[in-house]
Amino acid sequence: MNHVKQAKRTTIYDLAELAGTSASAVSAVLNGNWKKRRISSQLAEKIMKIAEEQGYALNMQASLLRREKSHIIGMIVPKYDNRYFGSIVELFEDMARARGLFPIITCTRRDPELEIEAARTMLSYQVECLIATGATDPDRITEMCAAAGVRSLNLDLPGALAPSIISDNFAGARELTRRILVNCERRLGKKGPLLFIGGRGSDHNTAERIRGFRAAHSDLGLAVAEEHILACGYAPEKAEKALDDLALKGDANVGGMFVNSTISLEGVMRWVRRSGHLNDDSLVLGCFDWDPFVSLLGNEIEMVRQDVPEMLKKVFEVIESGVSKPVVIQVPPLIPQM
Amino acid sequence: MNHVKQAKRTTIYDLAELAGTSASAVSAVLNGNWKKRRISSQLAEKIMKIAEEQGYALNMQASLLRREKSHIIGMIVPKYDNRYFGSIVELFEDMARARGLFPIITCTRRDPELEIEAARTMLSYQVECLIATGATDPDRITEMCAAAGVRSLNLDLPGALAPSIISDNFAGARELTRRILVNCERRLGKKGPLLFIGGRGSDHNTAERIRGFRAAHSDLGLAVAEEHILACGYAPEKAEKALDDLALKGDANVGGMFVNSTISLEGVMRWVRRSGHLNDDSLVLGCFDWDPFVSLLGNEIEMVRQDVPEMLKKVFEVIESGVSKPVVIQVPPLIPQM
DNA sequence: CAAGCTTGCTCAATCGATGAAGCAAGAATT
DNA sequence: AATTCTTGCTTCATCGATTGAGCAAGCTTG
Repeated sequence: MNHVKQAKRTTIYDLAELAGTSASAVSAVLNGNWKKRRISSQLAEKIMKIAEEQGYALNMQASLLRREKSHIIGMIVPKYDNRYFGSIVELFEDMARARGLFPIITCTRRDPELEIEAARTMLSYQVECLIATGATDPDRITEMCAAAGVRSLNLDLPGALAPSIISDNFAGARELTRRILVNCERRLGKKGPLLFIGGRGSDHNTAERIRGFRAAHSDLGLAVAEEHILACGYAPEKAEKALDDLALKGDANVGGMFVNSTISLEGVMRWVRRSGHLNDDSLVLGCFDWDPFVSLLGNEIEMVRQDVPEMLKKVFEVIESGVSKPVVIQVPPLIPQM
Repeated sequence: MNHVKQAKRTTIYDLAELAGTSASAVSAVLNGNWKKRRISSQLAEKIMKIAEEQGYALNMQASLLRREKSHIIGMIVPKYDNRYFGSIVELFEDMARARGLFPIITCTRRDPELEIEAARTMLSYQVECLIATGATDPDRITEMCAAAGVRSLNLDLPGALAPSIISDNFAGARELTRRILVNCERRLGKKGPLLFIGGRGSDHNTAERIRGFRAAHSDLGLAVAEEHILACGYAPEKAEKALDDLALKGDANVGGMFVNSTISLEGVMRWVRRSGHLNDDSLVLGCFDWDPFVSLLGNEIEMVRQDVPEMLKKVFEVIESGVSKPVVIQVPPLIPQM
């Protein structure tokens, strides 16, 4: 490798000069189709050796400008602060690379403005496909992509204009609620009442989970009080405050809680600690999402773990099949044996 | 926005034709320096209107090919499975964007091969600067970057060839160890013995933390048994197995543990549960790294939280100052009041 | 030995955006 | 009226890699 400080980066023209050949021969050798272009293996080896020596790195911008396909696949993701999105990103990168694609990922912090901005930037980078994960306004992104002739896909939260791969939130929430109720019965001798806490009432997943929460109640002939549905947002502080407010109203007669994300669970646990519920098992918890430490918290918190590998498998299946109709594919979440 | 399915994406030439002007006028208007190029505001407005209507998105590859600077900043990161790296990535993206840079991040799963591969790809994308976070072989990456005339920087783990921003692992570990020993005294009536578990003996951070661990012991006139230093790797299973092996050797007389990451703590906690140490407070724990749920675990686990905002602030200071000498900047971690 | 084929290359146009240089028309100055 | 200045554009080369077309030299074949 050449350790001389160089102002300009090495190009195929530099290599061509060094090898006493043409840039097109160098290009053919370095991008691998030199056999097709009938370059002798002697010249090929010579060029590859020189490229190695010079520490040559392809100028992707020039290459992509000329080529028809970019092989770039984009993903926008709301946050990196939980295992769910963390594993989505990690596995997505892996699967993309395994398919010869270059993944670019950007985090939009649940900010609709930033989502649009990020999508536009991804389009500028000529992504072949954009996956909008947990987007607040997925259809807007789909429209932007469609205008640029780029396919898009929704993950985690569905949209009306592009294929969506989401968890089966209804079934997952119904089963989780059933388990919380069973645990209530077992540990407290009564079925609830339960609180639903966390998430945005306006997002599809939260709405479906609330529907599952209600269905599990009605399966057992139980009623759900409206004031026990607290779609207060995802942030820990919001969950904590919602519980404080509820306690102020004197409505502290709660047997268990359905917590709608690990992030909200942080706030719930903080509130639980403050209000002294710690180890007395007087509060039965369930969480829609998984975190390794939560299972160690000691309150026997039930968790529903979204099936990220399966979801991403579907994502790539949809991409590879070329489907762009707005179907919704629901993936059953993983629920551990009771 | 134009919703007609288009085979080709709109270019400045298309816009120029529609506006009855030249491509360079369109370019000047859209990249904002039309005043400098003396384009009339009438034409500018007309062009911007048409661009909007057509849903035009810049071809970044073409733009970058022509421009001298890419404004792309790259980061490689080992994992997304913990809060430390998650917050690094999230904040890095934010700070990069605030500086008009486009961040591209890729996860290399602590795989040295993948690190090199990722670095090469980033160079192909013409990054102006590459930040190697927690890299197993940072110097190799620095060499590659230097050969391409690209600056690089190490974060979390130091290298010998580029500026490094890392936590003050020695001081953090010394204080954490001191606290674990104090808690041992208070809760068990004896100072240890402590176990050090997790991390790689070969990495700088682990070595420094072991040094801090030893220093805190010697501060109190205590000895550390060699067999109580278990740098068994980061994965939870490895920590779990290391503890099993130790127990098999009959060496279960341990008062507390210094756990060298939240990831290792997962394994430790699993082992603790299995071996029945759960709520009896007979094991005093401390963890070098922070996780919100760990503070809720109930075993009064001490944590050292690395100061990510300060570290990234230093990262950008170094970048902006143009320093490329291999200095090591140590950032004190945050340790909550006792 | 002429005509055709194969091998191993080179030439030159191209991708889309950029910006230095240039040019025409009108305004201002002498 | 002649000259210079200003305004508001356009033209064209360029960035580096790619690829269809082309070409020369050697090899076959009838």
